[in-house]
Amino acid sequence: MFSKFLSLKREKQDRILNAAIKEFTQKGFKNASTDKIVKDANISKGSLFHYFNNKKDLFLFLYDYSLEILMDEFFGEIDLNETDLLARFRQLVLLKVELVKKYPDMFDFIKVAYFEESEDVKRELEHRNKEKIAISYEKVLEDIDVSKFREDIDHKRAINMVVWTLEGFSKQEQEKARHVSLSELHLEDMVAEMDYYLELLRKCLYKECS
Amino acid sequence: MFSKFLSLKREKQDRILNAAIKEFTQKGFKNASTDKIVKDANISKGSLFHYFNNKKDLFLFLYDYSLEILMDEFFGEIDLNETDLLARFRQLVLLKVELVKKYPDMFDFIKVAYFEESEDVKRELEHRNKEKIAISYEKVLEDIDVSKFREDIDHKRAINMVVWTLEGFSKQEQEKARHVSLSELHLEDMVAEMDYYLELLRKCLYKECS
Amino acid sequence: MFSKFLSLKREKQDRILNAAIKEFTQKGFKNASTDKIVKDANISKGSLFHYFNNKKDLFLFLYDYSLEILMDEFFGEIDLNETDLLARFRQLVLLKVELVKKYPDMFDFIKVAYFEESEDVKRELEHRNKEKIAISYEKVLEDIDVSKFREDIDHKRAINMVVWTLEGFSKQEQEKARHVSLSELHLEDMVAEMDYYLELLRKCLYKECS
Amino acid sequence: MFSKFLSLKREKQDRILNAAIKEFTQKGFKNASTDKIVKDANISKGSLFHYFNNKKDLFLFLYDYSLEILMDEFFGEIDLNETDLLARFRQLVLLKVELVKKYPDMFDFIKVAYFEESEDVKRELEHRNKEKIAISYEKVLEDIDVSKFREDIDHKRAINMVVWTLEGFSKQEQEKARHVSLSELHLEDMVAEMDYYLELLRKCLYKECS
DNA sequence: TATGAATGAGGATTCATTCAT
DNA sequence: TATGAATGAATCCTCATTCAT
Repeated sequence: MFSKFLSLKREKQDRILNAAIKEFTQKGFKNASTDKIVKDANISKGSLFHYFNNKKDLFLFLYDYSLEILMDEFFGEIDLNETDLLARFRQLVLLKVELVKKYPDMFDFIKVAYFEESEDVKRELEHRNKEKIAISYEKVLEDIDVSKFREDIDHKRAINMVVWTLEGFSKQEQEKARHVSLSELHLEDMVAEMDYYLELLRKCLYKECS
Repeated sequence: MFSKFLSLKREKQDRILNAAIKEFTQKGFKNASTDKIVKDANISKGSLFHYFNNKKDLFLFLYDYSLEILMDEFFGEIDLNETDLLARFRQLVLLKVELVKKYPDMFDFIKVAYFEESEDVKRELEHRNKEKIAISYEKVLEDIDVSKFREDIDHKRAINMVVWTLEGFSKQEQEKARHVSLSELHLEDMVAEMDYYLELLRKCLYKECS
Repeated sequence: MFSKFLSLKREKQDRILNAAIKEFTQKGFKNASTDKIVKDANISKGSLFHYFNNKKDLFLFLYDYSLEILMDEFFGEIDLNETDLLARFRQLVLLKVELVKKYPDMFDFIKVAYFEESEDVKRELEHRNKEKIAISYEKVLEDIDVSKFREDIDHKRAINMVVWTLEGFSKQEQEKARHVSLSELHLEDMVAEMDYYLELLRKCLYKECS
Repeated sequence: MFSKFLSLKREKQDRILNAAIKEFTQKGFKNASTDKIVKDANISKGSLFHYFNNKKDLFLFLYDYSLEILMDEFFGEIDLNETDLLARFRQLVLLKVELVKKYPDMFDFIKVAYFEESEDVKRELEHRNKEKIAISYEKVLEDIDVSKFREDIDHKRAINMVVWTLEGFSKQEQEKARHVSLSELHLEDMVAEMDYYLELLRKCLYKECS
């Protein structure tokens, strides 16, 4: 499966991946044109189908491929020795920022794929998502030191509040960054702002010892 | 613009709206079939294009129309006399639940439309969203009594935390409700759970007077 | 089903039928080009698929349509009052000659369709064939006066011999006629030759009363 | 011509022949996949075209090759010392049964090829058929003792009647055998039935001396 | 105004054949 | 001589849009 594609020269693989990811991201599954992809990748129509059988398989390959890269680089880098919830989440957000900078197209593609409505791919994606996401969430919350939380609140719900707050914050920052080139981005400001929220959460949810 | 459609009998208008919203929601913009719409609405192909010029205009009309209804019923019902942030947000969530029950298709449609990736429609939607959302947010936060917040935290960010927490909670509940029929839904449980989060937020963000 | 096609003007229907039958007969199912058909019929690509959904349905429609016409004109004309086997078969052969002259393309098409090897259509055709042929064979042999046969031979096998002899004769004549225009055909000669075979069969299989 | 193929090791030749005959028989000329053939034969795509130039030439080579083998084994085995027409035809039918058992694929292939409608191949096949068949028919009827026939009937036509009856009988038996494995076949029954027809023909066409 | 048949550019996919290695 | 990746013309089919009635 896909061995034909994987045995191509790296440079050609990249040309194809980039062209396909770009097209799918811009147009969605159904709307994306294989004609456009082969033209951009500078390969023949036949080759694309030689490598990937059909449009759907190409799409799903890109999804798996992207998710694997992103997850490897994400979860591979988590420092599990850090048992403080907020400190670990700080890590995660910074890690994510790095990844967005490194693979901007892939991130967009995964997002678009996630909301894909084409019946052809929808079902298959759901399967894949569930598995991957379940595994990853477990790891993120592994070995957290819950003794730091205030005793009058439920740990699970407190963690949810942290997750949702940081998700909201991330989305807000992404929205801000949307039409700004990478070079113009003031990361320090973003980090400072995030730290404010983390401090706020600490004040709210942790014992007042410190 | 659309005057031809608007001068139809109400019953016919509804038939068309329902058919189109259903189809777009199920299949997305590109994938939706105008054939299916006219068949469901029991009108001729020619009529659809007579009323709306083309598929894109139909889609955008539906978007504006749905958003207007939902917003009217949403923002029209907010009790601005309630100045307690958390109490007001409790209202809003319950209001939203009512709306989802009343217009399930419209809600889904707006959600799907929001993530629509077809280039034809994408750009236009972004414009509309910005405007509408900006207006609405202002109103939701109008006349909030910020004196209730702890003095050592920033109001704006505290409000964000409330918003994001409730958003996260809503999404979680929607996901749970996804494959459950309305009749099987245990609303009381959901409200009780929400109240737990509201209480948690109160503990965290409000002065400890009470 | 096919109502769209059947409500076209007769002249247009014929243009399409002729073009399609010609193409399928010359090239077989898989090899036949819908492009060629629409060009010959002078209609648009879309129309063909509007009328018939897809190539396979078009093919099967043509098959059913042709078989129905041919069978109607064939079995509708059989004189069941003629109870002499050989006399009735004489009728049938002459009837078939008339039909071949009247609908040369249809006859060829049915023959080609019968030997079609494309998996897509093969199965469906077998079904249809079995039914139609079973019904027709019964009718051809209805009310035959078997008392005319010699008493020392089995009726069923005698009838088979008649059928096979006339089939062989027909094929031989068709082969002869293959590259000859209709106008050059000497039908009288053919009929005379057939009568020789019928006389031969009479001598062989009937009681020698006469 | 084809010298490249013929100079391969026998085992490889057979692998290719079997794979190609199987594929053409199952799918017909146009439908057959050269990919399937090379995979089954375990050779490379390039080799196939190196040996046979193109698909058409491969098909025609297979046709000539198969016909030659079948004819050799068929006409080589005829006992020309048997001058009784019916006895000789009895031989032929039994010979054919043996051949069908020995080369089932080849027989099917020749039959399918005979009804091939692909224009590419049709014309060429017709040429070949005419020649081969003409030669063979002459040999089958060589040195037949026509003095055994009744004097009031024409020999040629009588012979035709025999040929057509046995052809019809063969087809009937083949149809019966279609979905039955060779091991389940009751050859004795078939031979007994054939003998009935031969006896019938003898009664009809021979002088009544015996 | 309403109809729905007709259009044809555009889409995914196939596959015999070529050619650099 | 042998390989199998690469090609691209050709194929079937879709569907928003038009237009004669």
